[in-house]
Amino acid sequence: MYNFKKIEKKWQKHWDENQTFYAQNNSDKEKYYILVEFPYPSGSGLHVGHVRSYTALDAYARMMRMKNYNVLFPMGWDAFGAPAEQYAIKNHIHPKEAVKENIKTFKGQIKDLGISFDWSREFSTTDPEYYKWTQWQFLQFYKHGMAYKARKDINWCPNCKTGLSNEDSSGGVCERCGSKVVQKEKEQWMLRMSDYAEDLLTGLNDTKFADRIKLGQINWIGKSTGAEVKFKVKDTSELLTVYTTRPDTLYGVTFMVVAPEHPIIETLKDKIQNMDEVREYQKFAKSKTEFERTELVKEKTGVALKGISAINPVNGVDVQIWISDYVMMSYGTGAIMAVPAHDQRDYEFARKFGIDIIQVLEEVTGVTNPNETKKESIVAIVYDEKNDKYLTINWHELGGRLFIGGTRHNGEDALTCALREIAEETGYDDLELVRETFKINHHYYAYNKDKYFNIESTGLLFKLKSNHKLEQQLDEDEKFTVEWVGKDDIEKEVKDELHLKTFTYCLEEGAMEGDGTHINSDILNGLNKEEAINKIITWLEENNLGKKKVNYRLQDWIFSRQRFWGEPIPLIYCEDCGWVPVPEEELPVLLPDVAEYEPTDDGESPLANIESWVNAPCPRCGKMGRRETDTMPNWAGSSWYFLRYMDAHNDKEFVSQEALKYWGKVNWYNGGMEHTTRHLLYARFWNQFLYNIGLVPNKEPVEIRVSHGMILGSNGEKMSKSKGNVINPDDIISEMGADALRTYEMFIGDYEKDASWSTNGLKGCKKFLDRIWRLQEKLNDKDGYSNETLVHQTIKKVGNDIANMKYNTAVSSLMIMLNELEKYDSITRGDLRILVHLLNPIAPHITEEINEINQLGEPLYASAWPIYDEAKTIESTYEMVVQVNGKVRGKIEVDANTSEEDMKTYAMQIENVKVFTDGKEIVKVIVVPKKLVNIVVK
RNA sequence: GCCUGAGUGGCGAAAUUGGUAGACGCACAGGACUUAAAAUCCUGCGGGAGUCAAAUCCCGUGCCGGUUCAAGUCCGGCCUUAGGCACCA
Repeated sequence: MYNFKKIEKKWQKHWDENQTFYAQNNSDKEKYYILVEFPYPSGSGLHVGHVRSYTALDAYARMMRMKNYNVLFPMGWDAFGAPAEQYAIKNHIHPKEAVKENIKTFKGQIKDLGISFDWSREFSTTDPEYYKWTQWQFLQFYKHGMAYKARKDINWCPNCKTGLSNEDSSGGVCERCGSKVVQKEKEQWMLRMSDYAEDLLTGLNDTKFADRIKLGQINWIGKSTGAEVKFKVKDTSELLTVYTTRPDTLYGVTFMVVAPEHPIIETLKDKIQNMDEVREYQKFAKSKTEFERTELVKEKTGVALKGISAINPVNGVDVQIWISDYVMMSYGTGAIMAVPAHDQRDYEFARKFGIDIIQVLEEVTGVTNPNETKKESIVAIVYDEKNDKYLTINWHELGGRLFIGGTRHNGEDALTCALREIAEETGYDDLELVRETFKINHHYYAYNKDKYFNIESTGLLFKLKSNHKLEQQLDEDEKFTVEWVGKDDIEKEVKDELHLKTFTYCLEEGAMEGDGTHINSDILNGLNKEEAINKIITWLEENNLGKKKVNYRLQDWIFSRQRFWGEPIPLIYCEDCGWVPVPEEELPVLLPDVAEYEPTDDGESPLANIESWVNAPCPRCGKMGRRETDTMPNWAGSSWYFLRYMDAHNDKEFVSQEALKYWGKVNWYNGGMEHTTRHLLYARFWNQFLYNIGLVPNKEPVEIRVSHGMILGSNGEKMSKSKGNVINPDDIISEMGADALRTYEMFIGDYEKDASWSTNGLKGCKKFLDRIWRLQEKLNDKDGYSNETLVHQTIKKVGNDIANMKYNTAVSSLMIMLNELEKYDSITRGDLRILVHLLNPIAPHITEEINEINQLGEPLYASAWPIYDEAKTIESTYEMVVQVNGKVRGKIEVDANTSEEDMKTYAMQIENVKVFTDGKEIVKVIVVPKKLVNIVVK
């Protein structure tokens, strides 16, 4: 057993005193920037999850340094935010005191882990020296017209008197006090992030993010291509502009819907006859929380605007206008054209309020032929509720199982036709129509008539009311049996495409949202979706009735928080001059040193209560004004911290241009899954803005982004105090040592996946380190390697695995090497040196110690990473596998250089192989060099 | 509902991207050392058939089907599960 406590402390002190991991800002070496998300220093201390990602990147950083890169691997603190503020309110101390304490704890814990951060660059987002520059950058946004004030609804807890984020108000209830959250309109600072939607999308091409991370960004930006279409409001000069991705369905518009807040309601309030009802609905919509709007209320609601209507620009048809909260003011134009036949939401709305549904697109099935006969027809499905069976017709070998089908006679409507056919073919006549499906355009060949048909088929679903039957009226050639069949059998036995589709659509009511051929659409008839979209957009543009339009889900960034503990927004409101920026030389605008942070009743930030702070002279005219009392969101400080690390203590600039040029992009950025979308997007936006105004040299700040899985409790659940499954890294370090904890967390499993804590697994890793320690007893005084192949294989494997985040297999290959060395009576100095060198990035303390006490060479951190020779990783012999028809029938040890011919020969000689090949014809023999022989026999 | 992962022994997991499924570790069982325990070391360890013991054979990577000499890996269709987004027009 070795004294890990003493050893770990010794080396941590050594690294500190020698500034081993200090990164030079200019160096001849190639730079490499490794970044791990800085933590929020919470009161509960470091989590074993932090240990995982810090160790992983530490291993990478240590290896890269040994590969002679100038590595920047910094750490800092993201310390603004609600928990510190809550703590401060309760205990009447300044949050900065609590933050100071927590940082001290965190830093001590990280140092105990032996992570090779360059602590000389440490800062906290709450340091005035740092947030000075956050404020300065906000002013750049402001000065470039990228920041503006707007009225916005926020989640508001009337009890806590504070604005809440969506996360803090999930379920429509305040997370802290349980009160019902309401929507409250507030003036908020906004950043024009939506202007950057396209750049944020295309910029992804300059990154090497994993596809799933790119997809997260792409989905959040939510680009959609469609058209804006102008509808005239009848008998007024007003235009109602809608956004649609399906302008091809314009002929199917039967109503329009505007958001309850839509300005047209105010504009036309004198014309609207039911304003009382409208007002009531507006109130109702507003009272709903985010939660109710999305989770609870699936049933559509709405009110028709009586007295006004719009004119469909393509055909002049009058369409009614409704208001409903399923249309959002924040997306598109806040108004939609509703096409119930081809949009599920519009369909539900139309069904609920009895509005017309016009089909303008037909699904096409079957195979077309130039010589087709056209006709209209039906497919009727009769359901017997009592027995849960459907009425089918079994044509046996003539056509299999089908439903009742038939051709519509002259002028006959679909319903009459269906009832007639059902009666003729089966006799049933006591039926109730449930629904009609949209028409399907079906092409087929009829063998009995030797003709190609193109039919427009309507599906009808009936419920059987009673078993009452008439006499069947069958033609001579109708040789079938009538059978009642269950759903499962139908899905198996009905092969006809038209009948099967009709069945599906009859059971699942809804809009037809797919592609097909246009009908009832004048100039678009006969075209498919894509063709029709192009044609109608051209037509709209020619007639000045609309235009092609791209929309984004991404909205502007709400940049205000009604909180104390954040960066003050450096603006002063003057009655004469309006909003005036605080002069840059007066930054930072400091948070006041008071001890009371009670929020105000009207939703202002706690800062609004501190009169001595709020009142400030206007920088322009000198008249007394008021400071902006909102603070910045937590995301602000973390949107540019990676730049500050390059030049962390610069008091002249946010970062020097030299530092920015030298360090460039973050090469490797690691963080939590939960930050791969929003934080990354904010940081990219911020950086792109700085790039556009010439302050940073790269448009994209990060080259590769990776994210780690969580460490769960041993029960597989998220660690939490209430579940009692929290593992404290301090306890593990004092019981087993930092190296054991580090090794275990690297070995625990796939780095990107969640993993459950296992104390037994940890013990196994401790045992591994103990065995490495004991290996010293076998040391002889020879140099060189006992097993050169193994050494080269291991160097290759460990190096590749660390660079590819496959830490678990890196550890396992070191275990394999150890297992092998333990078999020998004695090992060389070279053996031990390589083993500890390769293990050093993961377990840095024990390996340095072994290296030092046996005088194996320079300290590992100062030694070049071992190099392998590909030729020497190859074994001189290998086990050749012999298969017969793909099954392993024998194995034989052969020389690595065995020719393909010899491989075949050896394969045939194996007794057990002969058993399976003798007396059979050998069809072919497949040889995979250096691997296997597969003999195919018949 | 949509998007993205994941599903392999008792457990955590590997598998050079189509070539011996289960490396490595844990747990467990048997043995050695010990007065004893811990620690340590050795052996075994997917299921079944077979045998004194072997050899050997069959089955096996969520389910069903397909491609291939060969499928955990590729294709089509499902099921389960985790996460993200969600009335986005």
